[in-house]
Amino acid sequence: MQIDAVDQRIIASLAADARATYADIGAQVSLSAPAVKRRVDRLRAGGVIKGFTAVIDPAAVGWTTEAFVELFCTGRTTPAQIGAAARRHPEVVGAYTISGEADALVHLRAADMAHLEQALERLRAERFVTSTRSMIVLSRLVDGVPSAAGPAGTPAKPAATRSR
Amino acid sequence: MQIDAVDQRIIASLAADARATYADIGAQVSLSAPAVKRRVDRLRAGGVIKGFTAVIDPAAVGWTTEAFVELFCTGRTTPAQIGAAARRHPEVVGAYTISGEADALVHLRAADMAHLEQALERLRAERFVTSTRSMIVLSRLVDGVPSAAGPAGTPAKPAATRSR
DNA sequence: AGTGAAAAGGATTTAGC
DNA sequence: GCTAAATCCTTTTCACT
Repeated sequence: MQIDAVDQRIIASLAADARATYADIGAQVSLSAPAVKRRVDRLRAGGVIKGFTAVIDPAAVGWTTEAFVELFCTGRTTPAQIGAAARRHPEVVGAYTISGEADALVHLRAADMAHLEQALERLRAERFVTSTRSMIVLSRLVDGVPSAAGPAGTPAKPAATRSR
Repeated sequence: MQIDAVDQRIIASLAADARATYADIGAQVSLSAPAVKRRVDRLRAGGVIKGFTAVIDPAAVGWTTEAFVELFCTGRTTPAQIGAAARRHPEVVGAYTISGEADALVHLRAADMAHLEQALERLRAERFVTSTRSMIVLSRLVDGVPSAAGPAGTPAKPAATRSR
C-alpha cells in the first residue's frame, strides 16, 4: 500500500492522540475534515492503521508484574506454532521469534508474582518448549507511549542509512 | 486511585477501540453517555488512562527491523539514568530494568538493518553501557493488540493466585 | 484521483435534576 | 447518574480542479 507524506503526518497525529477530531488533524496537515477521514478510512482498509487503543497504566488495573521470557524450542517448531500458543495465554502481550540463543521472546504481564509463575508454568507446558529463561521486569523505563517523535512520527527512513 | 468494575469494563472497551463513542461504551456497560464521559475524564485525570493511540503496522510505515537489546551497565548506574538515555533515542520503543544477567532490556525499532546498527552504536556509546547483547526480531507473532481479552480486559486478579 | 463545501444526522458536552 | 438542549463533529453528497 502506498502512503505519502501527508498520510505519515496523519498517522503521527493519530498515534499521539487517537481521539483527535478529523477537523483537528486537518488543521495540522492543511486538509479539510472529509479529506482526512477519507485518508484514514483508506489507511484502515489497507491495514496500515490496525486499530485505536487506549494507553493504560498497567499498575492501575492491577497488572504489576511483568517479564520477558526466552523460549527454547524443539527442532521443528514453526513460528506459527509459537504464535498460536502465545495467543492462547492472555498474559502474553508480545511474542517474537528472534536470532540468538533462544528461539522466541515472550512478553508477559501478570497481576503478581504468583500469577506470573502460573502463566510461566502454563507456557512451559507447551509441547514444543524445551526450556525457558526469564527476565523479570523491575521497572518500566519506557513503554510504547508514542510521543509524536516516535517511529510512526518520523520520516520512513530517518537521517539516511548510509554506513558511517 | 479507586477504580471499580464498571471502570474496568470502560477501560477494556477503550483499549479495544479508542474511537468508540461514549454512547456505544455506555450501551456495553449500561450507562448513559455523559456518565461514561465523566468516568473517562476521571480515569484520564487519575493517570489510569495515559492517552489514546493508533495501532500502526510498523512495516507499513517503513520500520521493518526490530531488536531487543540486553544492556550491561557499570556498577553505579541508576534506572533513571538508563531511562533518560533510552528516551534520547527515537528508535527505543520500550526499556526496562530486569533481573537476570543483564541490567536492562531495550526494545528498538528501525527502518532497516543499517539504521538499527546505527542506533545500536549510539546506544553503546552511552557512558554507563559496558556491553550489549542483541536479539534481532525475525517475526512479530503477537504485539500489543488488545483483543478485549487482554490484561486490561480481565478482572484485576484473574482466576485467583493460589499456589497450585 | 483527489479536494473542498454544504447539509443531514450523530456525538459531545454543559446544564439542571 | 439521568435527561434535555446547545454545540460541535462526522459523514455523505455533490461540484470543482
